[in-house]
Parts: sequence; structure tokens; C-alpha cells
Amino acid sequence: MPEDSKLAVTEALRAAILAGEYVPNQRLVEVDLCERFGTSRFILRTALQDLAAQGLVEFQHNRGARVREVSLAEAIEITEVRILLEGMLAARAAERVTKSDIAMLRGLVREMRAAMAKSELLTYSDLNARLHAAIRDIAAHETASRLLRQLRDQTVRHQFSLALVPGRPAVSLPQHEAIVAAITGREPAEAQRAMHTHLQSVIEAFRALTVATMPR
Amino acid sequence: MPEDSKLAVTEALRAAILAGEYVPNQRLVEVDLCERFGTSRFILRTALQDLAAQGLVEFQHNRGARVREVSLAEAIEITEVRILLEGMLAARAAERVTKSDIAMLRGLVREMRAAMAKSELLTYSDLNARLHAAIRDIAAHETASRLLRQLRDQTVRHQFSLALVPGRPAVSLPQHEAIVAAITGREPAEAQRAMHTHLQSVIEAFRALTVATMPR
DNA sequence: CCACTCACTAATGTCAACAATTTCGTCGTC
DNA sequence: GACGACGAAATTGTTGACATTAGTGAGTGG
Repeated sequence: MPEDSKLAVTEALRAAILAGEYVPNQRLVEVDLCERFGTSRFILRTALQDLAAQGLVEFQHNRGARVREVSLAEAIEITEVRILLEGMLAARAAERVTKSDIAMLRGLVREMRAAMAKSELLTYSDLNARLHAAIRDIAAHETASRLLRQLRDQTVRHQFSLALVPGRPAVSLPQHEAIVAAITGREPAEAQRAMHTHLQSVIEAFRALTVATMPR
Repeated sequence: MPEDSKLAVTEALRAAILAGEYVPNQRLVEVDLCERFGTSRFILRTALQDLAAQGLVEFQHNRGARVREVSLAEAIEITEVRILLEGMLAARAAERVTKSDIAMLRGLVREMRAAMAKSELLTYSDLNARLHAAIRDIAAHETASRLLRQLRDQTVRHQFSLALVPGRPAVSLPQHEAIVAAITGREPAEAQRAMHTHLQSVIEAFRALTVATMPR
């Protein structure tokens, strides 16, 4: 498989980092990764460089690659940008949404309600990601989608710790319902506003985490 | 200088592409570039990969690297994102602007007026870039600035052809004046609105270019 | 005269070995 | 016992060579 092995390795490594198998600041020793993914140092190095360009890992000269640590402050900055991009995408989605899209969005919301009722936090978190992805796809804005993926990858760790906050779904579910209602109702301005409200509450949750975890 | 030669080569190559020394779809033959920049294929390859990650060049398997062609449609998408990011930065700049910032901004506007009066299009275009950079610096939003740099690099060619449109400065100068007035007046909402108006007019200029150049 | 094949060239993708640097453990000294 | 110099192991950065593949042009057959 020397065909597109580089891409495969890149994606596998990205998945491993996003899954938390390598934690921030952990050194990524090339030979170990080569063994794990069954590839050569050359291929692995290109993969590392790609991920470095996307801000997932960082290089230190003569000290190799580490998983990049994204501070909470930076996560807030990133979410501020997400507010803008996802707000626009929500508005566009409201303009372009089709009948089948509407059915899919409502299905997702239904599943989210069920997951919350059963307190399945991980399921809820996954559905959350799928809902945002669905809105991206409907909006069909290549540039914004590409940037959002980068930003989301960088904050996935914080996103995760947020998902485990006990009362979190109870706060975010009605917000998601409002977003979907506006999109399915084809109200762009309202969809954008609802998305702003939602992500603004994510920022506030981050801020709460900051004060909650700092005093330790 | 094997120290940070990779970064130096990357920047040199980036500058060359942005300067138009290599045109879209032109093949970037590694050996030639090595000779030009006095470096090895290995270093040059990492530089190419970096620029590929930033969307300036693209790789085709077994066919090496080419300067990536950014269509006018994509340039419009990119500008749509710039509207959001630069709008936020303008608002933030209005909140954080200092006395010395104000003097600098007004100085830039003064120079732009002079350049327009003398019809020095290239000077005006350069001042335009410096004004936007100044606003970025004042806003101090690392994430947004990083993304904007990528986006701007990708559209520099279109930006350039726009700068050469005869009546263009006459349209954009008052818009720039309005932006600076709002920032120096510490009016965030107004600064954001003025920036939106400005970049929206850039999009419309792009659209005009589309119909102007297509029928040939 | 055209189309097709085939070798030849040029350029890229990959590798394995080498050099340089950091890291870590050991030893000696104070 | 602690601290610092020294040296070996581990790890990364780089090089040059090799394999593979697209591009090209001559030559041949129809």
C-alpha cells in the first residue's frame, strides 16, 4: 500500500491524538510511531509535518515532535472564531436546507433528546458533533468548513471535558433545538443568532472551567 | 546556516510565489528551486509541504508540486470569511486602541490619500495591506490573525488585479476612512459595520471582475 | 499521413545510512 | 550527600543514492 499510505498514516495518527491516546506535551518518538503504524520514518515524518501545520503537534528543533498543548485561553479564542464561522454556516444552511435535510436534522435532535434522557453523555457528545457537521454540509461553504475542522480538532480535548460536565446537556439541548428550528423554518437571521447564543454559552462554560480548575 | 534554514527557505519561496514569480499551475521543480535558494531537496521539500498545508501550493502524486490556482469563486468564499474575521478584529481594535495606535492609523490614512491623489496604485495597495495589518495587531487575536494571513496569501493574486482597477481607490478610500474613524472613535459596533461594508464591496468588485473577464 | 509502441529522459517518491544533537546515567570531586 | 563534568545511548536532522513513475520523441506498421 505505498499508494496513499501517507494520508492513511496521517489520519490514523490524527485519530489517535484526538482520541487522547497521546496527551498534550507528550513526545512523539518517530521510531515508536513507525512501529505502531507499520510505516517508515520518512512517511511518518511527512504525516507529523502535516499535523504540525494544522496545529495538532509542534516541533522543537532537535527535540522532535510533541502533541501541542492548547490552553483554555486559546480554546476560548478559537471558539470566538467558531462563533463567527458557524453562525454564518447556520444562516446559509437555513437558506439552502432541503426536505430531506430537515428530516435528518429533526432525527438528530430526537436522538439527542433520547441520549440526554438516558444520561448517555458520550452518545450526546457524538450527536452534538454530528449535528454541527450536518449544518456544515448543508451550508456547503468549503473554506469555512475546512477552517472549522482545524479549529475543532484543536479544541477536541476541551470539548470533551465540557461534555462531561453534569448539567451540560440540559443547557445545550434547548439551544440545539432552537438552531434546528430556525434552520428548518428557513430563518437565516434567527439561525445565526441561535448559533451565536449556543457557542457563547460554550465560551462561558470554558470560563467556568477556568476558575474551577485554576485554584487547585 | 543549517539552523533555521527551513524557515528561511519557506519564507523565500512564499515571497516568490506571492510576488508572482511563479504563476498558478506552474510546476515547481525541486532541483531548480534547490539551486535558486541554495538548499537541499530535503529542506526544500519540507518547505513545499508547509506551503501546501497553507494552500499556496498543491501536490499531485508522482507529479510533484504546483502553484495552486485559486478560482475567483473561491476568492469570494475566502473574502466572505474575511468579512467575519476582520469585522470582529475591527470591533476589538476599537475597544483596545491606544493613543499611539490612533496616531499611526491616522498617519496611514493620510498616506493613502496622498497615494491616491498621485495615482500611485502600488503604493496605495501596499498601504491598504499595512492598514489591515495594523488593525490585526491592535486587536491582538492570535487565532484570527493566523487564519487571516493564510486566507490573504491565497487571494493575493486577485487582490492585486483588483488594485489595478482604475476607479478602485476612489471607492475604497472613504471606506478605509470610515473604518479608521470608528476605531479611533472607540465605536466597536460601527467599526465592525464599516469593515463589513468595505469587504462586501471587495466581493462585489470580484463579481464585476468575473463578468468582465469571462466573456472573452 | 496517422496512430501506436517502446524505449529514453527527467522528475519525483522512498529508503537506508550518516551526522549532529539531546538526554540520561555514571563517576568523581568537593 | 550533592553537584557538576563526562560519556554512552537514544533520537532527531540531513544527505545521497535508488526505485518508480509521468512525460517525450523517435520509429514502425497500418
